[in-house]
Amino acid sequence: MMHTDTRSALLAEAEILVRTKGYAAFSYADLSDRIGIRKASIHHHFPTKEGLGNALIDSYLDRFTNELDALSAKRADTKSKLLTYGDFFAGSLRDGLMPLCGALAADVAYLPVSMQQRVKKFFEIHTEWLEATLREGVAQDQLHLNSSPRKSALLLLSTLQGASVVAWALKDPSVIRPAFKQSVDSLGK
Amino acid sequence: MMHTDTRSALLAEAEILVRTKGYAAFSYADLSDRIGIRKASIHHHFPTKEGLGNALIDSYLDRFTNELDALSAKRADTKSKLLTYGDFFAGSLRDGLMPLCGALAADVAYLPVSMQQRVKKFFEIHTEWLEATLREGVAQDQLHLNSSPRKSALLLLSTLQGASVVAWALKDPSVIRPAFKQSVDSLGK
DNA sequence: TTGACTACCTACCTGTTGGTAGGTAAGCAA
DNA sequence: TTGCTTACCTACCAACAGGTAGGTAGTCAA
Repeated sequence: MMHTDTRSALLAEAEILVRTKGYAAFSYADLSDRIGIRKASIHHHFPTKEGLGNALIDSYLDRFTNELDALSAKRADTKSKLLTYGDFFAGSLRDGLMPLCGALAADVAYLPVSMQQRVKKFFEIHTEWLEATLREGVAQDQLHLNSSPRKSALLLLSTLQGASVVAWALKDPSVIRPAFKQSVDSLGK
Repeated sequence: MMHTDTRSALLAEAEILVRTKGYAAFSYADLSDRIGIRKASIHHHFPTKEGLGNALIDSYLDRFTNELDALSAKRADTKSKLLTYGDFFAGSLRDGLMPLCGALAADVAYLPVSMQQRVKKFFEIHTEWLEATLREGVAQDQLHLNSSPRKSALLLLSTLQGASVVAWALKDPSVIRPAFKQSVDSLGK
């Protein structure tokens, strides 16, 4: 049953392509080259590009939420949880990859609606995790916020997303960590 | 001499397309539809798409640096200068437009090298303006920084760029202002 | 042993891409 | 009047996009 193997290889490779070249700029032909399977055979696994795109986001979302859950479960103080969260971004950028939904967000007007919704959901999940983590930190008196947890969460997400874009354009991943650290430190207390 | 008219109409329309759909996802055919000129005639003004893309960035950069210069010249305190700077982004997003180089940065791996260099330069110009403005604020004792001017500048740019991406994906431009304000307030003092 | 199913293939389709060849009509300078 | 330039046009082109039709070889359950 090679099904799963090939399918996940396609997903993995497509993810890399989207995260480096963008969704609009990657094609079934690119995938075909890299996986060593004919273009038409890709349609056997993913009948449409939209379907592939959605499967891509779903799998990414799945992995990411798992990591977030694991991180939440850890017994660590809030700030170090946040910094670990930030390292997800810094790390992938150091590997030469944009965060998936950052890469997609730029082309969002070009994306099919089903994909737009997933991108939106992605950002909502992140905001909610950050907000919950911040609330917890406040409740445990590890943190004092200058602003609402919601606004602070959006600030952190924005900084991280933006630092990724800037780092990407400057081809200098080292931008991310200090920017995010400063942002975390600035939340209050 | 209609030359200038059509040419700048093309530039303006192309800019809108790039800032909404992305560089990879817009075509000469799109432009042809919107300007009411045949596809081939666009090649008369801009022989290649790369040339058009570069002219686009150059004109945007030109306008932006003019606005930055004007803003620098104003007699206003540093923080309000920074907030005005932030409103450039918030404003264009409210008009339904991504910041140009944010839109381009995502597809940067797909862009021709000449365009990549311009995107990079764009970010450098912004960082330099922010850094200079921050230094001035410190020198005039209007501001006290927790971090180096350079790092603080990168933080501000990142926040703004990222807030634009998040706002774009969530289709909610109101994200930007509070995030940036909080970021400015957090710089120190 | 048959028949359904999976994973791939070759061959092909239509629409679109950026780009070219070559022509036309108008303006303008000598 | 001639000749050059500008701004557009029609009519193409090859390459590539996503997608389809139909076939083959292997696996597996009844």
